[in-house]
Amino acid sequence: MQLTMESKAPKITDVARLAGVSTATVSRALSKPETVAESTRNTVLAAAEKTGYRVNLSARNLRRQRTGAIVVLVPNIGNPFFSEILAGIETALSEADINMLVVDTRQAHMKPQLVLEYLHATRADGIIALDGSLPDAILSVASSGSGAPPIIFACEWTPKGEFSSVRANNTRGGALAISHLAGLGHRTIGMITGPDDNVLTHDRSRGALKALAAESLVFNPLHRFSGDFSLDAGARAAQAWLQLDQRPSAVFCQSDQMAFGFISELALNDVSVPDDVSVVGFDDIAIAKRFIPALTTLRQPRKKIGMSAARMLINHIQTNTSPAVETTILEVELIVRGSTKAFAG
Amino acid sequence: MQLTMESKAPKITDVARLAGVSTATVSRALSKPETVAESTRNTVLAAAEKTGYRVNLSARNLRRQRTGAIVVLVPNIGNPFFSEILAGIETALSEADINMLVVDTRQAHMKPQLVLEYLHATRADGIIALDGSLPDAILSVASSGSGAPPIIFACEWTPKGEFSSVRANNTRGGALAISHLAGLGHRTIGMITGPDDNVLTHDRSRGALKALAAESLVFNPLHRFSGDFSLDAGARAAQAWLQLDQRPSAVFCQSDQMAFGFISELALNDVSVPDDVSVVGFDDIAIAKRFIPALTTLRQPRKKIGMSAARMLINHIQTNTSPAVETTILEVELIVRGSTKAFAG
DNA sequence: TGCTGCACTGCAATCGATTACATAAAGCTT
DNA sequence: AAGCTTTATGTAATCGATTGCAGTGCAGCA
Repeated sequence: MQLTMESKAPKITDVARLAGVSTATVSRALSKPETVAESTRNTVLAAAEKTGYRVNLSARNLRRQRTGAIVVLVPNIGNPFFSEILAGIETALSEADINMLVVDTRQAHMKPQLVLEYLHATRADGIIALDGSLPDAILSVASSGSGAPPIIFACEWTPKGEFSSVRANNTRGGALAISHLAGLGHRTIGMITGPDDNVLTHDRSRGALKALAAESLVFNPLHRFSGDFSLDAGARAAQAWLQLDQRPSAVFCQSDQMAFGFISELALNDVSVPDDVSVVGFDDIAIAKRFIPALTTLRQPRKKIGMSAARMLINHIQTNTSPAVETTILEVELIVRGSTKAFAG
Repeated sequence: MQLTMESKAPKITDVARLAGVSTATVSRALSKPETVAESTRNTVLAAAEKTGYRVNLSARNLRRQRTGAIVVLVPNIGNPFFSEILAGIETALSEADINMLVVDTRQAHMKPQLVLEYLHATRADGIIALDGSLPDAILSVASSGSGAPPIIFACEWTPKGEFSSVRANNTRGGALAISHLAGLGHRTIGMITGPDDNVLTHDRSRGALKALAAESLVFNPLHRFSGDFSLDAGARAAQAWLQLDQRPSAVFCQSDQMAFGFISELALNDVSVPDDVSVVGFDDIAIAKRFIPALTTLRQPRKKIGMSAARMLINHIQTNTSPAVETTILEVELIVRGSTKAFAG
């Protein structure tokens, strides 16, 4: 005569009892169905259904020595640029029944300790880093191999140490931006870059400079504005641009956000894009096609980058292969919109 | 004479052996330091340090009957609107040493099964839902109380069932938008809403209508465009607006994204904001102040919403209180920028 | 001195599922 | 029909940390 007020979550023994088999059989029926006779399997499945059984993940993970989760290190969750990459990662992970832990590394540079926690295998089965500038302390642990889970870089990467990565063809993107502008007749082209020590900055700039050379154009160092991919950086660059005696007739912004900041600040000073200056962005975030003017930019396959990185990681985890370093480079696409037009000088 | 190629991760017994104490003491020294004599504690800490010990979370969670993680149900991770809320949640969680699992509920409406998985206590210690329109199947499980972890709604909420929530004062926001426009002399004000069955739509509209009444203005149902908070919905509303014989001189868009879509589509048709029509948004996402024109909008304290929801949930979890329903409403702020100006009719 | 209480530590059960190994039954081979 | 596989299931050890309970030793007190 027992009132079951708060019936506890059913466990495997409950299912086993109801089905009249051992817990081993239940476990097998659920995770390796083909190893169990069909009739038994059906009995077990029915019992599991009836009790509402759900496997206890802590127990499973403890036994299997896995965590069932990977962590994604994001430089700044608040930045919409990353959200679609996260979406891609999540898509791939959910297929493999792996959870995604999201960690913001912004303060990580203050206290690497905090992030180091995640590098231990007890926290996560693997790591996807969207932040190429992790503290050295972290990288050295990650590459030491002793018990640290596999790590894969997406979008950004790090030149220090050998890690797998998935990224866009940034160099080609830089080149495409420049040849588009040059093709429109622009001879004086400026550039707003990311942080000077950033790998994306480096590759995009390299591609841009190569394309300038190919067009026999010279790049004036005064026309290089160094930013940090943010809206405000673009606005600051606009201020600098306004001060110039000789203004470039076109500017390649290494992120859409900087392009928006740039265009917006120019607009406040009655300089019009594209009439007075043409602007190319990079990323093709959602708002780009609705900005005024709509932004010519380089589309990065962000969702695909996320998915590829996740699949690569899942593969590492499941096969438990030693992390053979592989680099996947996905193509970018030039999207021409209203922010660029032929030079009318 | 053993070569330790791949020394396994140290466990509590290793620390105990090195420190010359029992595992119980190690455990206590690490998690309840005050219950252990100082000298012992130092020995243990030194041993832990030396071995590089990290607690195995699966084991701890199994024993403690917790998961150490909460899940956040996001309608669409790809939507930048949510990223700052996530950032707020993450901030609060990391203080409490709890992990954040992010799950996209987009397909959830197709297969509620998938999300139901997360409602079992073995997956997460609690849930924050940013999606007010979860399938009924999910809600009923959540409110059943039997073993389901506590759930808290943030931003959105659901009228079905009693759940705690943290949200902005949407009604007041709607009212502020209208009185701002009315104060500028606009007498014919249109509105682009979210989905018809959405709670945000409902509250913002209610506030707006109340304010219209207070200003003795009548609302023409033809001036109501129903959208879904997206850029494209705004653009579609613009098309509809263009078809009108009697165009409102001002439009209240219930999200910034829709405002951008609206303004952008109007611009393509040579209608200028704010010269031809004033526009107010809602949310104040980052790009709002850099749009052209800069957008007048209602700022939601997104980060604060995230933090509050997380703290509320942490409190539920740690005190293990029965989920007493509490609703926190945070104030919105009208940010006046360039997209609205006095009616010059 | 003998007793009580307190501070500290250890023993061992426990959380729930997985899986190596053992066993049993059935099928196959010659 | 004996022996050998193959298939299906059960037994029990195991993953690593936590914690209720019990024990030890020492201080305080009458």
